[in-house]
Amino acid sequence: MDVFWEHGYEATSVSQLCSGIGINPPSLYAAFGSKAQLFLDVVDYYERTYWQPVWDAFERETHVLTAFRRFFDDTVDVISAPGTHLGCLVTLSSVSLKERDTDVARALAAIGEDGVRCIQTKLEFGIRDGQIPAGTDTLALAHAVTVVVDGLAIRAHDGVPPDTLRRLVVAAMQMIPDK
Amino acid sequence: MDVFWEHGYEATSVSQLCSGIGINPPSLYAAFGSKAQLFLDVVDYYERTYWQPVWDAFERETHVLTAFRRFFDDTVDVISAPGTHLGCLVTLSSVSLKERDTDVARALAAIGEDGVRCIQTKLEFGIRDGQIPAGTDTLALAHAVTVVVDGLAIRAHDGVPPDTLRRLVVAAMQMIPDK
DNA sequence: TAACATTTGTAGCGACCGCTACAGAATGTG
DNA sequence: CACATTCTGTAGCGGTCGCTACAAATGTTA
Repeated sequence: MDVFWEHGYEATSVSQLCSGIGINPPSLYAAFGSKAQLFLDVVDYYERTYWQPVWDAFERETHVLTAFRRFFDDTVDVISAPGTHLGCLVTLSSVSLKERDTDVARALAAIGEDGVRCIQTKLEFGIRDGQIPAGTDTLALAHAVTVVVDGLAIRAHDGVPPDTLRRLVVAAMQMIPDK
Repeated sequence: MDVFWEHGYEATSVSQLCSGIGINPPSLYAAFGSKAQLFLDVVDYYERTYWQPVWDAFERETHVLTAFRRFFDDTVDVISAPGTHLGCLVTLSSVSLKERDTDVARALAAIGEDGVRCIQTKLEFGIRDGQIPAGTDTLALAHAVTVVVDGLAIRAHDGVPPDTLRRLVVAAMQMIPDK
């Protein structure tokens, strides 16, 4: 996971994975089947470990503005956590996939679409609950939020310090309308 | 330019470039020196042709909110223009450069920093001119704007239709505070 | 200790990468 | 027409990619 996390899927070579694990290519292929399958396993573990708690908290919080504020803050925590690599494994791997027609590409795209759907659901709840103005373009706003999250991950990977990212979050929060 | 624009710098091979131009590798190297140098020439032409007018209009417009609105709209125009490839050549190439210590990486990073600086300058003018609230975190907001621009380019390359991008722009405009 | 099953390391497959030596074709000049 | 110069195409350099055949090493039983 560390190796994939640092370089992204395609930029990671099997040799790097092997020296990271401390085994040789035949052992890797006996254990995981292929580079792609190992990556899918890694992504599954990564999502469950790092992002599932963030999404759970986001869905649980009924005050919509608070939910988004915590979601952005949690995002910065995940992509800038000390002791882990900077950025998001999924975003880094998906932003420039050469081959769009693979299991890996489809899995990463599905994760992105899940995010949009989850955010849009929260916004529509906010409208029904009177927290968000009716007539808000929930799909466009959901896309805008995921765009900011992707951008945060990319900037974190590029070395922008967490402090700047948190100030960026304050600006991004202005996108969420309230009543 | 078309080939680089479609696949990004690293994902474009010299063979693709050669069949795109209709020449063979030796001719390409005689004419342009290297794949990297050809790309730098291409980026220079691309920036001057497609983005310089956008930045010029942004700097010229003295009404700050209008400047940003037009800037976002122009951005969608450039990255979704029919007859060209989707997305931004620079963003697509820079988001996941493996080797950070090359002429190409430095050139692309410089373009990004120029964008942040230009946007921040406009925001600070807005503060001095009374259009933007004093105390606005201009650096963070400038970063946020470029993050949205990068995100727009990535989404456009992924096939998100211009209509959705324009609605996303409306949401993103809420980040810019006015008095 | 002897025989087996499993795991491991070596070495290399074919394909592609960025790039180039070199010879033949095309071109401009007298 | 002969010639010098430029350009072009073939073919291949060393290197890396994802992946694997195969044999040596290892661990597990009797």
